[in-house]
Amino acid sequence: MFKPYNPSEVEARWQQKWADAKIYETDLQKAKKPYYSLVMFPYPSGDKLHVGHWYNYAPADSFARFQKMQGYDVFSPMGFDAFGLPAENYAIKTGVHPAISTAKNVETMIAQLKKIGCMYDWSKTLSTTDPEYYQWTQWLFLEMYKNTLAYKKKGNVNFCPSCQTVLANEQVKDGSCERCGTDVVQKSLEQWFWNITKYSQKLLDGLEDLDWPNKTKIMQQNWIGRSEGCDVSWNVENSDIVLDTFTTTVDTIYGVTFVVIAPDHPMLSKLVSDAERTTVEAYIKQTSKKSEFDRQFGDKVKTGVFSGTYLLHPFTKKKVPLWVADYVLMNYGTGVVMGVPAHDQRDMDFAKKYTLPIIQSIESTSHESLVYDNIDKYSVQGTIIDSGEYTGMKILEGRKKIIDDLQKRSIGKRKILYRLRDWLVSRQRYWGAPIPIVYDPEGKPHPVPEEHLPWTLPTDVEFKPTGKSPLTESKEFLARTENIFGKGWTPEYDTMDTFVCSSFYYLRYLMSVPPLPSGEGLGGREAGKLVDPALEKKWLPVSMYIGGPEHACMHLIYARFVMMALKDFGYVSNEEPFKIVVHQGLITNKGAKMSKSKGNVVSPDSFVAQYGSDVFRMYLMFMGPFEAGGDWSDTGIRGTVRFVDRLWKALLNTKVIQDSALFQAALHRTIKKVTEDIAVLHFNTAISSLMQLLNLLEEKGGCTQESARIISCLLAPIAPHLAEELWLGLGGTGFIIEQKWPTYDPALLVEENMTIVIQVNGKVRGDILVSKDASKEEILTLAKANENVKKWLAAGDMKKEIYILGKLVSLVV
RNA sequence: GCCGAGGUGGCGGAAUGGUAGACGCGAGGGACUUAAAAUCCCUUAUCCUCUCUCUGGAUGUGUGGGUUCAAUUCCCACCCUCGGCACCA
Repeated sequence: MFKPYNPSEVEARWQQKWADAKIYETDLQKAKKPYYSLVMFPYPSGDKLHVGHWYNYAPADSFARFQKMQGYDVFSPMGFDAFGLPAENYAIKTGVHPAISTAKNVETMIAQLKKIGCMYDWSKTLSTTDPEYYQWTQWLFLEMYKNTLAYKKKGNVNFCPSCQTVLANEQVKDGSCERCGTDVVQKSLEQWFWNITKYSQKLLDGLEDLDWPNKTKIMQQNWIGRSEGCDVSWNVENSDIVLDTFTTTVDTIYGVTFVVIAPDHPMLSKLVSDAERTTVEAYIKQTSKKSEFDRQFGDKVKTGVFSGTYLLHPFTKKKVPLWVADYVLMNYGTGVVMGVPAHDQRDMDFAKKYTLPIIQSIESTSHESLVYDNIDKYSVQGTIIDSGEYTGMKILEGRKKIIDDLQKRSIGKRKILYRLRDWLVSRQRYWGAPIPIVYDPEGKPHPVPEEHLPWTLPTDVEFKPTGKSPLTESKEFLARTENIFGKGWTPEYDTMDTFVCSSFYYLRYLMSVPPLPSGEGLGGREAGKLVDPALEKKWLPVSMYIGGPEHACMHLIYARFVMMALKDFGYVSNEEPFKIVVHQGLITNKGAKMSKSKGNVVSPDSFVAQYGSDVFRMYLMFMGPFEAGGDWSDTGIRGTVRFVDRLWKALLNTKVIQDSALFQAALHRTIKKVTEDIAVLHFNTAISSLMQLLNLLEEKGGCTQESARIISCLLAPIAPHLAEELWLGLGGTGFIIEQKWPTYDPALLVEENMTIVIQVNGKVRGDILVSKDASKEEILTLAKANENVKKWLAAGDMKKEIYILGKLVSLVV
């Protein structure tokens, strides 16, 4: 008797069976062919899992399952990035302590995640808020401190007035806070930094060997922003002050007609002439009021004032005026720039506005352009002109010679500059790992000794953001510090950026961790080290890391830096954490990003309840290419529902018949196609080829049981529950996910007969069916005999006859 | 401004030099049903031709050129959309 497919019953049953048999728990020590499949772990918010989570996790799981069936020992963990603003903001709103709400959210989320039916190893889950975890976050800080990669410095930093905390450079997007969108302001504060810039070159070089999306590598490259150039020293007239300018195009130095200094340059007040002092001071005041946002998006019209001072050109000894202008940034290069209006657009704009001279020093193709509009196209093929002894040299040759001469005279040197800034890791927020530093009564910082880790986050705190770190309110925290270190000692009140927590979690998964509130986890913890070096060596780098592209210049750069630092400290053997990175696309609704404020969030729950996880995840995969994302549609899911119902019926409720040669060929083509497609994450076309096979199977009225089992195996990565149930129904033993992936027989791929298309003068005029062994001559004769083709051939004499093996004949008359 | 990705039916998409539109959604028609849903069958790029049956032809992958027997695919120029960076010297 035929029983229709009942997803909710079937899926719940298999999820239970998998859990009971512990088939997804990986023995990290014993594994022979390790495959580390990782997705970016979520933060546990009070909201339900949304379509975006599913779109990330389900295909990633399908890929992991595919690898498992290929014979790998797949490790696929899941955890929670639970510190941070969402939980803290929720706590502020409701008054519930974040520890309580987070624990609750983690539990809810685990239940939801389990409904997807992913092959997660829940025995090795973790949460970054667990003291057992964050002691390692703190340990990492101490290691950085010990190795002088963590330091405290006062300076201008990004501050979000709404989140009431400082932010790292990477966390400012379009001049506003990455979290809440508020305009970021600059504040002068003393903060903790990690010296990521020390690794600039290494981070750049390492990119080359990574199998990452090209755009992500380019984004990191641009973020690191390497520029090769040199410093040039300028003597100030009637003074012994020397100003350095950085330039990448020193070959244009004879075109310098002015030099510009940033308004916040520390030497500026000493450089301004008395006559210009009032004007300059007014200008400095005016520009300092500009917010970061205005500086970036306000009118790009350049403003500036003359300082009244002149510099002496290092080659011509001519007087060059020093101007003050805010288009020169203090935090890049030397804060002083040589102005070459003829060959730099910004300098050109500035020179035109303040009628400064424009001197050409590189050969131009259209001279007018210099005077009226834009600068001439600067290309390294150009020739240097009007530049003393360098006249006539090609740009690159002249550039080298000029730097050499400057170095000889000790008034310049080669220099490589990076745009990357050190990572600001301290935050004036409550819900984070406390920075393990204490201050002695003189205010000098000392690391908290390791035996006091975890340096626990105090609980006697109101978590309202005031701009002051919430931990300052804790009586317990101060008392604890004085108890351990002595009277007058104070703790560091700032907590760490959550990106610190997520910079090493992929290592920590390898160590089993204590139970989560739900009782998950094995309960044992490898104490004493962040990661077992043998396991690290065996499992890292992560084989496949899937997550959003928004992390290109945040998490993905921090994690690489931390891994490199850990290697240098001697704790790990790998330099790079992630061998392959893939970004899933974005699922939109009616073309717009889903967001609560827009009210267009699609909840997976009702679809999953109605159709089951398999249908839902398969539909997401069928929508389009995984890396492209797509627009949500309610109706399209019907097609996947029909596919599942028809397949169920076709494999279990149709008579067993011998396969025709045609069907065998189709089956083996499908094995080939599905294998190749899943291997490159083209789930949409893998599914479509299974649909095609099903269409043929229905037409034929059945297949052998062996073929039915092969089809179930092909389905196992993408619809895991359904595939298990089919396998069981087809008399398979064991779990289908533990079966070997089907292989195809190349000999069976070719059909007996093939269709050859005939083109006349490039247009299709007919086709013929020939045996696969037909010779070229036979085929050409047959082609020319085709009725419709004859009509077109009559138009003229044959000029060319082309035969493409097994595909087409092209005739030209 | 710079860097990157992309532009194909009513819609999601397939095809990376060889039959454009696989597969699916939607739509139209039919079968089943008292009826509806579900299911099944047929049609479905546009236009002309044929529509009793068989057809045959023109146009068509953002725009304009080019290479080729053959171009969605390769080359040149341009337009548009999306993502990232942005006064970085």
